[in-house]
Amino acid sequence: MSSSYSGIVDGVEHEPMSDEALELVARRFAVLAEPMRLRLLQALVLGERNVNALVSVTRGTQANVSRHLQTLAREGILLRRRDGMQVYYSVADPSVFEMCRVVCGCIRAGLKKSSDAIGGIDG
Amino acid sequence: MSSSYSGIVDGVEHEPMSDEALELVARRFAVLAEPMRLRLLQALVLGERNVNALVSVTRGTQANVSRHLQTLAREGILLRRRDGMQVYYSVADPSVFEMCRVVCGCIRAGLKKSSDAIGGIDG
DNA sequence: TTGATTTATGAGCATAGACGCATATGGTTG
DNA sequence: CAACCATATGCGTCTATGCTCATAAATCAA
Repeated sequence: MSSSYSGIVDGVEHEPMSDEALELVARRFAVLAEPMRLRLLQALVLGERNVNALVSVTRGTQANVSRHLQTLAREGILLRRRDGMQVYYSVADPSVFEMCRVVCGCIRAGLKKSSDAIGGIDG
Repeated sequence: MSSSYSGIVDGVEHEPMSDEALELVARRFAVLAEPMRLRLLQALVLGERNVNALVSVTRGTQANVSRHLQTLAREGILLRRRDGMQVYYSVADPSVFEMCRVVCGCIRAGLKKSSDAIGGIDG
């Protein structure tokens, strides 16, 4: 059982994670802690999209969308591919979806009263 | 395959999540996006602890630790139990550890160069 | 080259939140 | 009651960051 768990779970059973490791983990969580970035990830589930397409889908300004895409790419969550004038972004690490899945389940389990707000997730 | 996925993954295949849902998810990520709160969760893996014990373990000030515990409890991640003068906190939702596990794997997979910093996670 | 199109970025503003200090609140003991 | 201990919180400060506006940079077309 102990070998099937890793990260904080296993880490604390043996020794606490280093400060640098904790900051890396916190940083990764922080990247996903923005609705606009989650919206962008949503739009990229089906495949790569260029910036303009993402601007349209997310109803954001071009500047803001571009910045968030930079952030996601810098943190290794998105890949950037240039094709002519367009720049296409795609999800580099599908595990972000795994994380969203866990969070959604977590929220629905814990907050029955908010089930309406997230009912559209898989209902 | 589509029914085995939920949340953003499935949500975007059918229809995008609502703004309120996205904010809930982002909020949940934000709670985990603080090193001190991760440290507290680390300390709570083995079971409930009172505030003073958590202050000692995390090397933080009493005020700051108390505040972070409030945040974690308010967001439904921790439970609060009063016993005389002490207040004991415990993890209400073990899925936070699942999330940390995913993130740690995600980081190690994507950042070989930083493997030293998080090598202590399960190594 | 000039102009059009797509994306990136610098500057400034506004807000959120993390922290420390001091103090309040809740609970126990004498 | 007073004294004391454990925890919570009001307040001020500081930093981080999200957003907009304007503009720069990159690319293609004519």
